[in-house]
Amino acid sequence: MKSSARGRRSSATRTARNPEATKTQILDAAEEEFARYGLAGARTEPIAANTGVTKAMIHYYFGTKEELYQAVLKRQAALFLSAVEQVDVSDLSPEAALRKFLRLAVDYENTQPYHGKVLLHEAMTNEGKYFKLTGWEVPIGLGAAVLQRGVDEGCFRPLDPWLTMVHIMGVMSFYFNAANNLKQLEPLSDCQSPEAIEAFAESAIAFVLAGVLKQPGESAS
Amino acid sequence: MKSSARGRRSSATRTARNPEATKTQILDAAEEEFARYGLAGARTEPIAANTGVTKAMIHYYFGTKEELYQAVLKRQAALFLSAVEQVDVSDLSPEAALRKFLRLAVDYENTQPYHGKVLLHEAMTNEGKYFKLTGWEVPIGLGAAVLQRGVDEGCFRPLDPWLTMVHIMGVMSFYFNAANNLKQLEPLSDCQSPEAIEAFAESAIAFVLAGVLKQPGESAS
DNA sequence: GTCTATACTGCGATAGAC
DNA sequence: GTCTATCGCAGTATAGAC
Repeated sequence: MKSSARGRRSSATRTARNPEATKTQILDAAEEEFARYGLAGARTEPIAANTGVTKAMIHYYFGTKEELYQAVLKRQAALFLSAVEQVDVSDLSPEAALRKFLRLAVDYENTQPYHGKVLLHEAMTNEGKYFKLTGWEVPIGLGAAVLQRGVDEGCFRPLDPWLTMVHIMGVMSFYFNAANNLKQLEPLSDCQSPEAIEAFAESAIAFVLAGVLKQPGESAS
Repeated sequence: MKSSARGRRSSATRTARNPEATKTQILDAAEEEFARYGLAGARTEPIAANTGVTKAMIHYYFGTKEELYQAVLKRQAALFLSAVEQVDVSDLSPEAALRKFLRLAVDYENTQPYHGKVLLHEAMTNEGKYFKLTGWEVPIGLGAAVLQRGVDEGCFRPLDPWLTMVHIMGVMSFYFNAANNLKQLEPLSDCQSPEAIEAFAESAIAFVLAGVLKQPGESAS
């Protein structure tokens, strides 16, 4: 049952006695392991093996497995929030702002494929115990504010901004989280290629925009 | 870390020497455990404890943990396909047919809360190895056919029916799968109450319909 | 059919050498 | 800072009594 994910050596060659590099490599391997198995299901052994160090090093740098998990969540939060902060949306139309956020969502799933999976495992296997560490209140709040602004300005149909944010997160994340199932359906067997992901991005963005934009003849709320 | 989910006795009182009842109870407890932890993370101990039997009984009836997992997937598939088969959509308009499917999706997540979570874990922790056992090609294919029919008849905008089915599955499942995270956001703290779920259902159905329906002035494909 | 007891391996964590 | 060795418990699975 253990697949290629376990026991494989990390691509980055280890440099002996380089604390910062070692910590980073442990966090990289841990993030991958937690993304697949969640806190409870993750094993420290493959994390150590993929890093190229022994299990003892993990405990030396991070303490218990649970503390390592929290460290992964915190590093993800810092990286993600810095990406979100770089997006200034204040002088864009609600539609343009939403487009920008949706693009960021797809790009982030692509460049940080473990981020969303760790978050989902946090909800499913860990009951959201450490959700606060992920910093996700910020982007969700920003997104909801954009939606509310669109409703107020009359370019979006009347909608609940928080629930709609949840719908949008569902659209943007499910394709990636369920990819291993989807690829076994004939028309989606190629779903992990760059071309397929770009096709998904365009389809998803069009779907979400159609879902929130007010139709021409529709009356104001 | 082990929360209330583990070690709790099943609500159904056990009846000694009733093979079918025992098998059913083991499958019930196993489904809950696999829904939370996936195949790799699930433990047979809490399954036995929640059933009220010993671990030995699990192996007596189902063999290995992995075979038990397959049995859970197969039972879910049979139940789900019988529910899907009871929906006849052939003489409904595409919009009415889609509405009917979306309602079924919400109701099914409600009455079978572990179904979708097991399926998602199958993708995330098990690489979709046993996805074929779930029978999901059928409902996804039916849904895609309805979407295609809507495009052909001109009531839905031009869209990729398979990708759009994926978007829809994302909308309908994410709320439930991420509930433990979402409930920690102030406006969604109540997200698991029946009233909140009904509000989600209406919002999600409106969102999806808006996402696929052709706008009045829009030209045909 | 169900239980107790146990074999055996996996795993988290620590001690102590280098 | 990193490794080897090991402790002790948790976990899957089986043997055998009832």
